[in-house]
Amino acid sequence: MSTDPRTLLKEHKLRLTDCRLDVLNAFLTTGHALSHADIEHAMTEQQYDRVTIYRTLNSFMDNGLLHKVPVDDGSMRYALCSDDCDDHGHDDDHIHFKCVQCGKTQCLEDMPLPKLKLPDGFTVNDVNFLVQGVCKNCNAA
Amino acid sequence: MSTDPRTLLKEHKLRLTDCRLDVLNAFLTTGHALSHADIEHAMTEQQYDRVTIYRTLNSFMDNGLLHKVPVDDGSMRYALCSDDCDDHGHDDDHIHFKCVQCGKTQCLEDMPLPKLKLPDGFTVNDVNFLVQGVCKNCNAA
DNA sequence: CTTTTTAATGCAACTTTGTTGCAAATAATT
DNA sequence: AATTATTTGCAACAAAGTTGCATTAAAAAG
Repeated sequence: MSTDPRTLLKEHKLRLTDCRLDVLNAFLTTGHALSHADIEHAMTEQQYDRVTIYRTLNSFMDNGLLHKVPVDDGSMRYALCSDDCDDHGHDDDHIHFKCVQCGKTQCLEDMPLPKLKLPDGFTVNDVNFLVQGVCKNCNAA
Repeated sequence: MSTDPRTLLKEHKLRLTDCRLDVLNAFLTTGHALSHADIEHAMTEQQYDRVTIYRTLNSFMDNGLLHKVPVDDGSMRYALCSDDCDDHGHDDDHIHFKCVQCGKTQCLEDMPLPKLKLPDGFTVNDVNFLVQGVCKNCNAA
């Protein structure tokens, strides 16, 4: 996967706009998942309307650039997808870890989800494994 | 675990009030996890203030009767705890399944979470495994 | 490189979800 | 029956997210 925002946007059939480039850069530079508020605060180059940022996030999710991470404070985090995601669906089968100390949510990409067997009659579209605790950084401090 | 609301409330050191009894009954009679809005609509006996219901839910969570289930529409579901929960902490290590068709969220109590190994340096407080798809009922229909 | 088309932005307004402070009402205790 | 400790309802607020519409900007076409 490219790490150049312009290329990424083109690959996902999105128009190149200032807002999209800045938001995408925010995700590429910070390693962890971001909330809408995080993104607003990260916009140092230029300020954008709240609504524009929401719409940017939605367009990124529709086109396989981001996925949603529900956390238990009632708000959403958004995280960069890996290669496997496209506009047809997400394949983000990894663990999300939210640190209760620093509040940051990260994707543990290298920890594949354990295989999962549901009762008969259930079909799976999407899985979301959220673990809360203390992250490496905060444990070290 | 008792299934009598009065006993349950007493066991969890909560005062017996109309609202608490009605809310608890709603959980005991419907099998699945409820949102705040679900509960408001389920109050046929008597109406209660939005705030009162929120406070009821919070007191139930503080005292080990309910646990929160974050789902990806940005709102919370609440589900009855099993025996293992008390006012000192929750032990809801089971899968939550949200049906994309009927919208209902249920606890799959009999499906224990797969054992989970995190990278070094991470400590776990709480896990939450949300699976989305189509439930048995909807698949049968 | 200018025009046309198509999509994105900003603004205002609104909805839903959830919280806080305080006075009045109710449950448990004495 | 009176006292004490909690709960409730109300009003107000805050945060998260959506919708409609006019304006602006990006891509496509000429």
